[in-house]
Amino acid sequence: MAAAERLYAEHGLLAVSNRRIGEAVGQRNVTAVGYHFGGRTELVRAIMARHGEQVDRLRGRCLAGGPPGDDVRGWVECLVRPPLRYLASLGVPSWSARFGAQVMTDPALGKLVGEEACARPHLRRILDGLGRRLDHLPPPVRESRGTMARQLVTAVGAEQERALAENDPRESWEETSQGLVDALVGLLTAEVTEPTHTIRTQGKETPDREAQR
Amino acid sequence: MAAAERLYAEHGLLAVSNRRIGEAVGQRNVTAVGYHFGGRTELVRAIMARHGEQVDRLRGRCLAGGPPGDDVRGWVECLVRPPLRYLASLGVPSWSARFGAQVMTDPALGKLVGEEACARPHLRRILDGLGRRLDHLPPPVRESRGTMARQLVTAVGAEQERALAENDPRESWEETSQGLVDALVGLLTAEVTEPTHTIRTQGKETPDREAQR
DNA sequence: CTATAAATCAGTCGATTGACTTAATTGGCG
DNA sequence: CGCCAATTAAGTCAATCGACTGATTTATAG
Repeated sequence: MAAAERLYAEHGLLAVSNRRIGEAVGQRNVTAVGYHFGGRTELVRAIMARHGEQVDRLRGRCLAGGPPGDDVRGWVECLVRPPLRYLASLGVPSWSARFGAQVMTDPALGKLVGEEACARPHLRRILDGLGRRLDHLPPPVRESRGTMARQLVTAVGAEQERALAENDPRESWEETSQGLVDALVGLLTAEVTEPTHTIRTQGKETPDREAQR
Repeated sequence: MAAAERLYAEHGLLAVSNRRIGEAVGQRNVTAVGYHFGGRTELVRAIMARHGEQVDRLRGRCLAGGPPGDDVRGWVECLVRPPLRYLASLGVPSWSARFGAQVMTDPALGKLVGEEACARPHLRRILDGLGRRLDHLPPPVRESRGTMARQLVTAVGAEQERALAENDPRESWEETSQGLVDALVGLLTAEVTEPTHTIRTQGKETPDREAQR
């Protein structure tokens, strides 16, 4: 699973066959993936399930010391810190985040894995608690911002992982977490513009009536 | 190119071969992709380049009526509305956004396409203008939030496209744009927490010293 | 109408892939 | 020690892949 994850992250899901994974772990035989997992799909699911389990365990610890208070930030921290801390614990280089980002965007794998990931108990508690702090938002806006937050956590994690792997002297994981929490708090608590005002776009000209080449 | 994009979006870059693309457009022969583009990489680049050009044209129109004022929202609208309006103009169903999201996460294609996309002149102007409205932010934070914004635009576009294609009665493109602008304004203008305060995490317990199973 | 270029068709080639079968090896347990 | 199940090795198989070739059709310009 580690070898598969690494190859996937390095060369893309597209370019890695089951055989190369078997060869990468030193087995002359090529049936390894098929034998142990059944196929590519099940392998990907197994990898993601393992990570999901570990991260949810960290979420549990994050909630254990009493749930966050009434403010949004506390809940956002419970949402952001466990996965990023998990990634940090993997050392450098790691490949999980970049692998996960690829899986998310694949139409087949994304649906499969996404549902399992959202079923994690502690994650549900956090999303639930966070949602209650945001019940002043219209439901579609709340839902939309929720998916934005999920996307950002994985995207930022993948980007930071890539930066570290390429020895880019960027931020630390701690700084990344901090920055992401700040950004998500801003995103989630942003004011909602009523959908009727299409005219009030500052000093610009008519905002409509132009598209399709 | 349209057929390739559709197949990629539906089944994933992983599952679509050059042959299937040739067959999908009714050609008995399978050399179409190879003949016209050279290979998969060049095909992807061609598709993305076409979209990038169209979107940048819309950006140009968005900037033509005089650049936005001093506020962040005007610049964010210039960043968000052109790509989403372009997607809206493609009708339902469309596949560009989901295809683009996949390309972005692939290690090889993402680097290739990302650089070309960032080189669009009008996009550079917008990012430049937006950056000037945010010069109170520490450079790493500004840069980080910039990539978050880019990620969100494509992710939200892909999600909306998917919802429409599956006939999910969600929002309209206009509402999506509005919501994304609101969220991005909140994200970009969020307060920055100084990186030293690791203790002040509301009512939670010690925020460190737990990870790695 | 024709010359030229572009595009499509038809078929082949070697390489690769995943699925499969069968034998050898390993390690745990009584 | 010997048995047994799990794993690995070794090799086969049909299917598919991308690249290549050459003939034919189509589009375009003069």
